[in-house]
Amino acid sequence: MARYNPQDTEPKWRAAWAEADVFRAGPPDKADPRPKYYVLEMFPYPSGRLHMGHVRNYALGDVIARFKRARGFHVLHPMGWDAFGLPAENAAMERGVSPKDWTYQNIAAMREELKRLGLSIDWSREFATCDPEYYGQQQSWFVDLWRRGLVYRREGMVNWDPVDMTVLANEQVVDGRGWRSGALVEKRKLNQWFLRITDYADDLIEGLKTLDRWPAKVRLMQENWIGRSSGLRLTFAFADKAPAGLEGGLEVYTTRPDTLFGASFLAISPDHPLAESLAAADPKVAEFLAECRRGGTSEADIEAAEKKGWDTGLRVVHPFDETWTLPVWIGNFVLMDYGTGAIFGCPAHDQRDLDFARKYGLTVTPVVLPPGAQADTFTVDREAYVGPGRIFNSRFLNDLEIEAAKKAAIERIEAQGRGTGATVYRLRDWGIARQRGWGCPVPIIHCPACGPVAVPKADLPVKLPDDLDFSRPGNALDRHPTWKHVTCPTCGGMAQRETDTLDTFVDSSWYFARFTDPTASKPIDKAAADYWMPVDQYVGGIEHAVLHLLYARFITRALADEDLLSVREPFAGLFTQGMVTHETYRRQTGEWLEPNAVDVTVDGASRIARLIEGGEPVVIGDIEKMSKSKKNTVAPSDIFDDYGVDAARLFVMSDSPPERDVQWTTGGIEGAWRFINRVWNEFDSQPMDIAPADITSDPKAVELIRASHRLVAGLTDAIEGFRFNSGIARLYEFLNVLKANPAESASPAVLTARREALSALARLVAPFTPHLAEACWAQLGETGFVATAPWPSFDETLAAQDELILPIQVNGKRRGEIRVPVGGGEDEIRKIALADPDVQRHLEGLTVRKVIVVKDRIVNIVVG
RNA sequence: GCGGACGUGGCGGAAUCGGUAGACGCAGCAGACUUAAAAUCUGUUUCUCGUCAGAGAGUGCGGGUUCGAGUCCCGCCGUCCGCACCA
Repeated sequence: MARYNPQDTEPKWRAAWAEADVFRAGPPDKADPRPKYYVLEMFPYPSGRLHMGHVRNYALGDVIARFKRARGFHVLHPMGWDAFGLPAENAAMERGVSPKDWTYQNIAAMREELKRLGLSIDWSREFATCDPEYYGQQQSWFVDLWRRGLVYRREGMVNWDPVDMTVLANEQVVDGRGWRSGALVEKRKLNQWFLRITDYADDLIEGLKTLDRWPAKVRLMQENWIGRSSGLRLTFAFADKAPAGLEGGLEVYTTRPDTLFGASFLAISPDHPLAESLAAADPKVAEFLAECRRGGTSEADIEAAEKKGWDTGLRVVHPFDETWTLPVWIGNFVLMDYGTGAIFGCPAHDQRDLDFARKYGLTVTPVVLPPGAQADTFTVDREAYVGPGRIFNSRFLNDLEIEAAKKAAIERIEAQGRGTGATVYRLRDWGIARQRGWGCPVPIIHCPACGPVAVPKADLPVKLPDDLDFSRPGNALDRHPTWKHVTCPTCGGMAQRETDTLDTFVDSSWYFARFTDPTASKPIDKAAADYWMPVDQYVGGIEHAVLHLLYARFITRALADEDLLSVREPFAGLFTQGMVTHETYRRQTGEWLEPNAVDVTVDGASRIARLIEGGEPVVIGDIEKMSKSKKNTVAPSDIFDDYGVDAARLFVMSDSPPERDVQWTTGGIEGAWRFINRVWNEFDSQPMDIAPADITSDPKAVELIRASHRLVAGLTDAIEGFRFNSGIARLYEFLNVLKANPAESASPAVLTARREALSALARLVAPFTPHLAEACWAQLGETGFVATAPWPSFDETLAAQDELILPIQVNGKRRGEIRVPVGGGEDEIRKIALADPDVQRHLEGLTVRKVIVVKDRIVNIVVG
């Protein structure tokens, strides 16, 4: 018996697949009866080496692609490279290589590693976002969006990452730090390029409702991120002379117009134009504003931040009472970039307003009466009341419930012409320009006479020069001696190219559409996109829940409105897989150690770790995401060398549910390796030429066939439901059944049944361990690839048992079991159950009050 | 603070509809093969009591609904994730 040798077998089958070009997706073809299925995993950044996270991500997608192909779908499963970005510039600065060479070399290396994984990818569609053919098409639609006004430029406060020396979008700031660099982000006032994602805020929220194959968690996160709230925009007139520029009054936004009679002050943001003009006239105001800005933006700072205010001396008139005026304060807690940058304060029903009012001695008037409270005794002290109730102290709003009062107040304000009901979003426009040299150039030329002018499409792509100087930090494109100096396409005068490049998240916001025809002479070939889009199953990490996944949904809409696409939602199904983790190891001194330098042994209840060289005791740390900094990584190529690709694929899939983190362990990969060998042994020991015998002549053969049909049903369900770990457990289970019926001692009937079961098994393991499956398929004497063989069919009547073991409970406790035919009648079952000796013992001296028979499941006898 | 998810053996996990809790794997223990080890194979392993037969307990804690609860409801505790002065 030959031991399974992945080192010989795996490359052989990969070469055979490539030779036969079996994974190429055909062009859109109406005559093809197969339904299309587009499987995509988030494409990798070419960092240079594959890590276990990639293995898990791509193996997962490949299971789906191979499964769907076997189920009769026309599958598109492409691969490309998210190739622009800072690591290339950092490498350039450190090593003096060009970012382009570094990137393409990494791509070449990673392509080989990915190919080694045996993925069923259509490599003919591969591209990198740093290919001019790709980013040139991106510039083309960017110009379209610019013409439509979806791209704009304005001065504004932006997030500045001082380490990466570039602007970041709000989505890219995590806990006040840059998402890549981890540096504390500064606020800077800059002229910036924006994409008007807020135009689509409503559509992006509404669209979430249609994404029933997305995790609820991601939909919720996007909904919260967009943060829609409805309320009232309302202008307060100044009681005396209005400050310059605010003759029309001061506009505020509120979600609680029902509490207008509880208003005791207005507060504006320190960044409000009014605050700034007051500061220009009064140094003391300027000093106050400076004080407000000193506070940090981190979590802890905000938590500790005290409410601070400055009374401007200005007063405004209450919209419902000409004789009632309110003071206008500057409040450090009011944000400029939400709503209008100004609020009215109702201290009784908003905690922030209450803190502020108590500090500065402002009036607190309750206007919402909690259920059960008395109007004459209800007061608010240190805790604002935000619950439900009836409005009181509020003239025409009295006795209304909160929602009705909101409506009434808005109607009154609208009738007065002082404001309108309004919907406001937390989402901000997407700052897309980066001050970096290794990115897609913004295709705009700044002309002193004509202003910003789009580069004519005939002149696209605006290519990056090859001779950029990355030896020092900052924007290499900007300091290039000649690149930016051009003539204006409109007037022919001297002009300068924009030297900012696009956020790499722009690159990844449409690549899935480009895959449908990567050589099209326009950004997207409509016919190809109409055939393949949307992506039926997208697979990637949860970390992109509000970054990439929101941007891609937005760009898809923008391109649909440009008539480049027909779909508005790019990803019909989304699966977010968990991370690959590993135990961490440290020296006593705290220095991190690589797993393969450490030997772990079990000693009774505890595990002891020592350095392999020298035996020095090692501290076993937490289980964490594999990372270079903690050295708890395992190189995929080492695992492929030792156990083969299939074992690695199988293990990352088998040990945990795919949405959860999986812990890499030596024991786990060895278990997967054992399984592969045991599968191979079953095929290897099966005699090739057997005379077909009547399976029904041997009950063991019948049972084996039944088990195989149950396996088909169970595994199909498990894959459809992304329960890959459970599905693989069924495969292990079935292998145990096969092993209990070894070929060596099998009857002709069992041998025949084995032959049939093995044929199914080869096809069932194919999505997980594709190389092994081909070897097994060939061993059976089948022709063609198992990769293109149809999924085994499932015969319900064969899978069904004709007898089953029914548990019997007495008062809910399991007391015995009976063997009965499937579908047995209730009376008959009851009789057998009551006659069972084990049950009888527990009925002694008791009266049977009730017998519950759940067909084919359980019997419960209630006694008293 | 707000929103969400999750708590099951020594470990990863299974139980898809309220119906035998612990599938499958890892680790452990015992045995076979071997001069020995590795590999492989067989058996065994929730806990407590018991020689066995068996009995009792058991899915974070406390209640509830039900003939029956890991699963549903209420209240706690804990862990993780997202957001966070968003008016």
